[in-house]
Amino acid sequence: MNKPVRKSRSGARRSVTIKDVARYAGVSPMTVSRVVNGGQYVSDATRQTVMQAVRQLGYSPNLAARNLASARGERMGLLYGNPSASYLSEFLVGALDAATRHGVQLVLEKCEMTPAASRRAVRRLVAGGVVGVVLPPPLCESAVIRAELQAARMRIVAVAAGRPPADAMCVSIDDFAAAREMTQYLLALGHTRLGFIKGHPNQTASEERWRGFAAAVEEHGQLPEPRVEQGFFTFRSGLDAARKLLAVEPLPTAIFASNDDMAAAVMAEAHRRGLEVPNDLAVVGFDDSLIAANIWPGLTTIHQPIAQMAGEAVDMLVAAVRGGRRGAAAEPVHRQVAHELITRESAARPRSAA
Amino acid sequence: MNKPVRKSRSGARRSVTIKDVARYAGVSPMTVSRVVNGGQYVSDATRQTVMQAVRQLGYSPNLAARNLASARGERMGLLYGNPSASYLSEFLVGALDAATRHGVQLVLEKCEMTPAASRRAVRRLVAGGVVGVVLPPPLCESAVIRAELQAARMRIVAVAAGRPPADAMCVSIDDFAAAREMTQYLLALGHTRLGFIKGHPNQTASEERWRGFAAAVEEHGQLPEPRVEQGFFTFRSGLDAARKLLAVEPLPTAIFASNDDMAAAVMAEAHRRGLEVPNDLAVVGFDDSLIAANIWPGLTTIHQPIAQMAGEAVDMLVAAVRGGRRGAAAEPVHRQVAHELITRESAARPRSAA
DNA sequence: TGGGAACATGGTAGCGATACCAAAACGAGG
DNA sequence: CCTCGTTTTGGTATCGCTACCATGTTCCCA
Repeated sequence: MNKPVRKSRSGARRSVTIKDVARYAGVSPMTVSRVVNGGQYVSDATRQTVMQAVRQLGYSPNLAARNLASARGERMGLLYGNPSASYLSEFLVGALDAATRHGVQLVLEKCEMTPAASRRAVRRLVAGGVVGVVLPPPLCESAVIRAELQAARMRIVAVAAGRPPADAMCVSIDDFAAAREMTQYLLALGHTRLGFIKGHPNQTASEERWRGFAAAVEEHGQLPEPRVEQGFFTFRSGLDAARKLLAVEPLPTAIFASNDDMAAAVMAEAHRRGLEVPNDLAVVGFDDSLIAANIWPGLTTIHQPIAQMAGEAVDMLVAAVRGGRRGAAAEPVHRQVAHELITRESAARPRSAA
Repeated sequence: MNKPVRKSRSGARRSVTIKDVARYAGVSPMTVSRVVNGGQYVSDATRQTVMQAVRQLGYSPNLAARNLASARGERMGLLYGNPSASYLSEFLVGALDAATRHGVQLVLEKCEMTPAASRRAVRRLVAGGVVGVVLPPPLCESAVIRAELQAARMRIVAVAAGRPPADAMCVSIDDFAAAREMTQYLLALGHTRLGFIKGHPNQTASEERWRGFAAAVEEHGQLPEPRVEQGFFTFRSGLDAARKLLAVEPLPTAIFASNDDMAAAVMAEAHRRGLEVPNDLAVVGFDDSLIAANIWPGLTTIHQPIAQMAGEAVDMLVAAVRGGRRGAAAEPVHRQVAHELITRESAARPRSAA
């Protein structure tokens, strides 16, 4: 009367389970579980042993089983409107990567910025069992959406909001410092007649960038008043702003647009008027979006580590959700990551200084 | 000695399970499972009853439990190189959406096109428990990668390969027909001196597009020989090709670039030479990538429903994996989706015809 | 030094679904 | 009428993991 041979249900090679790790490490599955989930009440020695075993065996927990057992619907939402567009790609890569790392599912939801649409989107998210949401720009600026999500008791991480909202976690770059740095770069090149195109007034990042620009100008002193136009982060609005900036003599020798799309528009308009970039006009942008490297001349701009930011946002969400279940709160509410000034060909010394 | 009250593990409201449905319909859970999964061997009467119960109770199967029980390690991989870049964004959205719909996890993996890199990427995928892979361009063209994946017994869906590879499933548009249509559009506008910029010679889509162009020219007849330059799908290569095309009189009145990035380069070069688009030179592209709408004038191009294609790819993968387990094969190996010609401002009647 | 807290670990019982097998119901052919 | 094959249904054993509780340990303080 022998027990039937353990028949693995599918012919496939079974993957390594928590039991394998436990056996290998000489502890119980429970202990392994605790180590893997960062639980407390595990001695350092045991933790080391188990982690070693995990690495040795290449163990990765089975998501399905984990979700089933813990009944945590650990799904994270990503609510996107239409961010600067090329943004989304990198953002998704970063977010998905982090999600995979943590073994949580990422649920995408598109959402217009009207109250009705956001209500609907949030409802869909809730129905999908989502417990936390990443909010890329420009959605992260909408107090309505944040309130809606809060009402559904979701954790929220806003990404790249210029100023961190009080009611959500946030990961961003220092827009102020970055814009200041870029402006200083232009000034160092010898430009004096500057033009600036503001971003969408609804987004706090716009204001931060503007403040950064103004601060640099102020610090430098002895400059003619810069000329400023309002933009809305779209190519079209950049074109309009550029037309105004380039309609009045004396022309600026450098224009700082609050994002790359608008900067590209400035370049297009400059070309149309027979101005040569960068010699007749320096143009710089912000974001280092795809378009920046794909136009000629390449756009000098500020690089945001978008994928990294998205990843960190998911990290924060997971930490908050998991931490929140057990007592361990202590979540950092706001994380700032480093930006980088990318110099390409669109900015050079002004002719007058050459 | 009463049994302790059934304590639902989390305070959350439990959702309706297969048991609830079974009880409600007066059958066993097994039967419900069979009905829900479209199994055979269920009488019509029972099926009706169960479906009614399902609808009545608003039952939706728990994905985690299902995955666990059926031991389908249902993770799908998405192996990406650097596709035309803005491609990725939409692609990811479509793929993720489908993945969520099917309750499978999507694992991203980046991969250069060298044999060593692809080997490493495939190994990581296998380690991650991936059983099927979506291959967006340009990776889908690499026989090396496909072989590597095949060796790991993965299901593969190539997306947007010009010609479907024999060794993988495939979803794409009809590049030939699309290019032909675009060319016919230019001819109908009255253009006669045409220029064409080929795509990367490694990609079968390039050849299909070229063939479509040539076919339309041939069909029209009575045209001066079109001028053709080799490109590589990059902005830079487009710039080089444009320079050559615009260096020799008589200039073409219309240039068809095999993708948008190259078309954008043509426009940049045209502007540099003081040619006005579209009046002096019509420019059209292919892909409808983000750049197409974000340059001025907007680019007339061929729209590919990228998100849809990515979604269908995941659908096919899931079907193949699930179908493969039970006997039901009958997988369609190649699916073709509709493209669309998007007219913007970059193409108009030639001056000579005005 | 005993009692109680905090720490460390293991055992057991499911989570909700499906795979697999057994059993019942049914019809057809000998 | 009985046997055999097919259709229809139900029972049982997991799937891999974690919640919950029980059992030790350790160590601090009254």
